[in-house]
Amino acid sequence: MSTLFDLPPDQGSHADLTGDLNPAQRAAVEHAGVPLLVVAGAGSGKTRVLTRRIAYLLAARSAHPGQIMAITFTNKAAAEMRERVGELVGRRSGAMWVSTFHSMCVRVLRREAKTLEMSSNFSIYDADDARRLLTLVARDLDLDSKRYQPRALAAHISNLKNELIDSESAGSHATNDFERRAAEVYVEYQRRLSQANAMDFDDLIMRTVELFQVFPDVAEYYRRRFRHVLVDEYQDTNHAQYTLVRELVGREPTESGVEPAELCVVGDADQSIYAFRGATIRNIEEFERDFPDARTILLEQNYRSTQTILSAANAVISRNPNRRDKRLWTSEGDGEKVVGYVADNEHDEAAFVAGEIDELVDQGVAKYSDVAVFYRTNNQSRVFEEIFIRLGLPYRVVGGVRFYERKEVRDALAYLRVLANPDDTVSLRRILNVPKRGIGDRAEACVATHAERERISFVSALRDAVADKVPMLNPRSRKAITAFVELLDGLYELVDSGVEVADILEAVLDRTGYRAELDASDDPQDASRLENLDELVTVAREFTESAAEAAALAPEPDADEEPDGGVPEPGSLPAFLERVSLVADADSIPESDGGDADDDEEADDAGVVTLMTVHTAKGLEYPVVFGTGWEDGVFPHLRALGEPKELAEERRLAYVAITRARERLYVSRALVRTQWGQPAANPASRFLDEIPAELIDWRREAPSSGGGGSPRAATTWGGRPGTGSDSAQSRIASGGMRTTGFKGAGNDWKDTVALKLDAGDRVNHDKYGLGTVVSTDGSGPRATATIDFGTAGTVRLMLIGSVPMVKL
DNA sequence: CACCCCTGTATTTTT
DNA sequence: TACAGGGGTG
Repeated sequence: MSTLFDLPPDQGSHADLTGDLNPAQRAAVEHAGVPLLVVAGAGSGKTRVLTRRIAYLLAARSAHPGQIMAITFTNKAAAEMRERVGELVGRRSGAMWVSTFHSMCVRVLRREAKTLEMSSNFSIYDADDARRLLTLVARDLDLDSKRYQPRALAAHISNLKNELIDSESAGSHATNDFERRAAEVYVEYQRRLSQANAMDFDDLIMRTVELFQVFPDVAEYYRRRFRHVLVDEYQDTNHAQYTLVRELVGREPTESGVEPAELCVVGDADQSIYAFRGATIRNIEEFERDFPDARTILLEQNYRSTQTILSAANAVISRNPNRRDKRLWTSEGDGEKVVGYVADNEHDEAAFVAGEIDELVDQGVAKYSDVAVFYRTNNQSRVFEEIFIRLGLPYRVVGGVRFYERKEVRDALAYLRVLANPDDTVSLRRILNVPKRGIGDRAEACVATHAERERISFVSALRDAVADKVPMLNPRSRKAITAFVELLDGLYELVDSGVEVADILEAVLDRTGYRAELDASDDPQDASRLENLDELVTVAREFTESAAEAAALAPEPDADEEPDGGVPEPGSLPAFLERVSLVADADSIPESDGGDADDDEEADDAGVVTLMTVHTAKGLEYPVVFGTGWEDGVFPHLRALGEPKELAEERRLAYVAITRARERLYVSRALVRTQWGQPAANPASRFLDEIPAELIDWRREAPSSGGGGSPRAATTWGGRPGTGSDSAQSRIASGGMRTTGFKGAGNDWKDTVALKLDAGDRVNHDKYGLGTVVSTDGSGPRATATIDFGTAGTVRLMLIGSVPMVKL
């Protein structure tokens, strides 16, 4: 396939790049010069504009790929952009920097580590590591762990860093007792980070800003190099990221005459849903003030949804105060009405959703992969999982406890991090006694005190312990520590011998006894932990392989591309660690668009239904969307009800939820919902009332208020006469699910058969107990078994993912 | 030092 | 309901 870039650059128009765009899109692609803000409503072709713009810069404006920096928030977005630009311009896209804010900063910081007088192999601490370190610090400062919870301290310090307030000046910004003590914690926290040769996520941004501000020549180097800076999801930038962009681009020519780079930011204030993480909508709202000569282009034409869906979205979002008006429209027609449903409780709601999906698939209206179910908080996924399992609907939950946040995965990675950076004290202390090897709190404290007193690193203190130079340490602990140090030394030798990452990992799991311990356990959760570790080994294996492949077919390094000093060797242990620290596993979201080439297997019921929070859904789209739990106190969340600002953010969240839908949108709520064990009656979400009544077709409404009071117990499937068997099935399902306790329904369904069963097999299920397999059906991801659990009933279960059941 | 039981607590979470 | 962290005991 020939790429558009092969077109002769100066033959008049570049119609291939702009011909199929609407006028606003084309203007955004062709704009040159002053800073550009593209206000891109949901589904308005934002990624298209960005990628075309990059291709256009190369083709029509003779930019060099090496001059382009495109910044996103997620690796997934970065990968997608790189791929789509690659389709347009070919291999030359390799010379561009297309990355997330964080990995871009890591790349810069590793290159410039010397300037900042630090080592380029620094560890990257995520939220969990940061909290661990804060726990240690707070304990050392004798702070009351109730009043000064690591969580709260972490949040506060993170906010300070997002505002570019460093530890020295934090004290003067403190307005109350908590903040004053937190400022002290901050100082010590930074000291310990630097001692551990580590940075947290916020440091990556802040230190890069600092680098640019303190060393103008460094800033100038990057400005000279990157003449075009593009930022995606600009509404989600925080103050530090905004400043970073500004420093990168520059406001006026440098002394040696480097002009500011050309800036293009794309975003949608209405989709700003990360204020709680420090994102400030101000950045997009005030863009024209920050860059006075800026131009703004609005993209309002939507290519995703029906007009009905857009009208619902417009109606809801327009209730937000102080908002720049923007109305999405489509030329594609009204489509179906929004379907509403008022359920008696969350089980009924889930039954409705499941029944509806079943029917849509039966009728050939949609396939499973066309459908997404959204909820406000992760714990709401459970009722859906329960009923989907019972009905045999294939599904997958995205989010929740993510792969790299699982304890066993983090333990394993902590070993690798210690191997890559022995000063990484947080990781070292994490694994010190994992698996249990007789080094308890007492011994750890002795070593820590010794390290502190002698001003040496924790590893050195451990070695002192081996040499019996640590006071107060009992011989038993000393012996345990000696064994541990020897274990580490063995692993260091392995690393030095240049063995590949996966093999190091295997050695860690074997030599520490970690795997053996899990193997020996009969806890079913430990079995899934083992699987996760195997998965991690596979990830490492593939990492090395793909690095080798990339090296094999790498193009000649660009002439004006300097080698990246300090950047880890591809495929190496540090490179692997960098990858896993800066990657979330959002890539696991299944493709939903039926238009793609490799989709022609079973047409009707292919794929799986996707379940996720609304936050996770941002940026995705599905033909059929179920928005669930639309109740005041749930969505909008209870904690937002009294706060206008938070309520506005919840409304944006509702807007995001609605605009994910292409053809069909369902909204539902439950009259009563069990939260934290207690049933609570919640009123309808105010957002439901904000959708114009004529757009909604209510399948079932609330019992007329006034008398009555208590909600009816029986579910009446209003408006759907003649589908009695369907509702009966659903009623059984919801009725039988009252007692919960289903555990281990993992979040990462792998489409593998976890259990091979045949009729007659005996099984033990976590919830239903002992049973006999009556029959089996289907294969692969859709394998199910009908099992007689005696008094617990006969149930059809899916066999994919982590089935909470063992074969006897 | 390890284990067990108790209690308190409970959004969303791109990196 | 579920989990993590604290405190007590073996």
